Amino acid sequence: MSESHARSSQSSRVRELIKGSGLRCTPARQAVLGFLSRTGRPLAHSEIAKARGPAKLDRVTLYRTLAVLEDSGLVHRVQDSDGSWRFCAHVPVKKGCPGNHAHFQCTRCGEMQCLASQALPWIPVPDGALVIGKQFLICGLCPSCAATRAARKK
Amino acid sequence: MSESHARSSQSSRVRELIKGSGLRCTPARQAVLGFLSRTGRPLAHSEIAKARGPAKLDRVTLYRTLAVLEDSGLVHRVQDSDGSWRFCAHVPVKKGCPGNHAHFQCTRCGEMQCLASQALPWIPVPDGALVIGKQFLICGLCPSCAATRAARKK
DNA sequence: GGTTAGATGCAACACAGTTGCATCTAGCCG
DNA sequence: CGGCTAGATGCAACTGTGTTGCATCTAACC
Repeated sequence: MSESHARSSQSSRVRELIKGSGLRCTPARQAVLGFLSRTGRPLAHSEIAKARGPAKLDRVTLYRTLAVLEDSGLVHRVQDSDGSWRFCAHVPVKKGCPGNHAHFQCTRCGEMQCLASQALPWIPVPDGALVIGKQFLICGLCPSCAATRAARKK
Repeated sequence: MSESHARSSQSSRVRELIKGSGLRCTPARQAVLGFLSRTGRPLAHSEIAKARGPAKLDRVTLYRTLAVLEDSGLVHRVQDSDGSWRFCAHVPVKKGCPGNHAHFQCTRCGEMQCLASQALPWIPVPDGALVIGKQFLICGLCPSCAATRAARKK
């Protein structure tokens, strides 16, 4: 199976997902969902915008596209350690990021990944309170940045 | 013991804490640390600014004051559900917020509180990664907002 | 092809947070 | 007590994220 075939069959899957959610299948949505599912880790708005390269999407359109994909459950949103949002293609598109696990972000290179091996723990909340969502973010140095730092120290 | 006596003894404690951390004891620092420790829950920059009322502090000064207090360990910083920061007076000043517990934020009234009854769990990170910090935020309706909503539904 | 609800692009805005620089002052020393 | 100075404050201007309003375009339907 050639690369291009793999890519094109994936594109058609992306198209189906979008249509299956009752959304109009526009180039912007295909490109964004396709890119997110190919990458498989939570990406910042700016990373997605940059990655699009020459075929630029309007800033606002990208925000709105991500919001629509999130509303339809095709993508979910996690918080960055600096307060901005990152987006990750949801289960149907790509394994990982089922939405109930912690995320790890490297404070040096800024890259983020899912820690999907363990579900979020249960934490007692005040009596009468109603839990809607949880975010667990772990910050630190990723293996490659930690290795670089250790090597520099020697 | 009168209110004013309690308040003034607390002020002197705040002064001691600031000086004890090797910081210059300025009106801005006393006011901010005093307010945070009196309130006892994580407050947003805007809430602190608003609360200062007529004796306004410059926006930038408040940011810098909070940064200095955080550097000295007198205050710690937690993330809001909308991505902005909240600040909470640290252990020496007030019980609560020792910094290794989850926080609960009401999506309706925006108020945030510490869930100090349980420490943050251990989550496995990738081999070679180095953990520096963790944030666990639970969003939902606080007891009073949940009660209001339930009453409205009836 | 023609129609139209919904998607896109553009301009302008709101807000959090930061930086540079001029001015002021807490804490020290004489 | 009064003067000195590193460090604190205030102001202006800026960056980046995210939002809103409106005019234009187009995917999906007939």
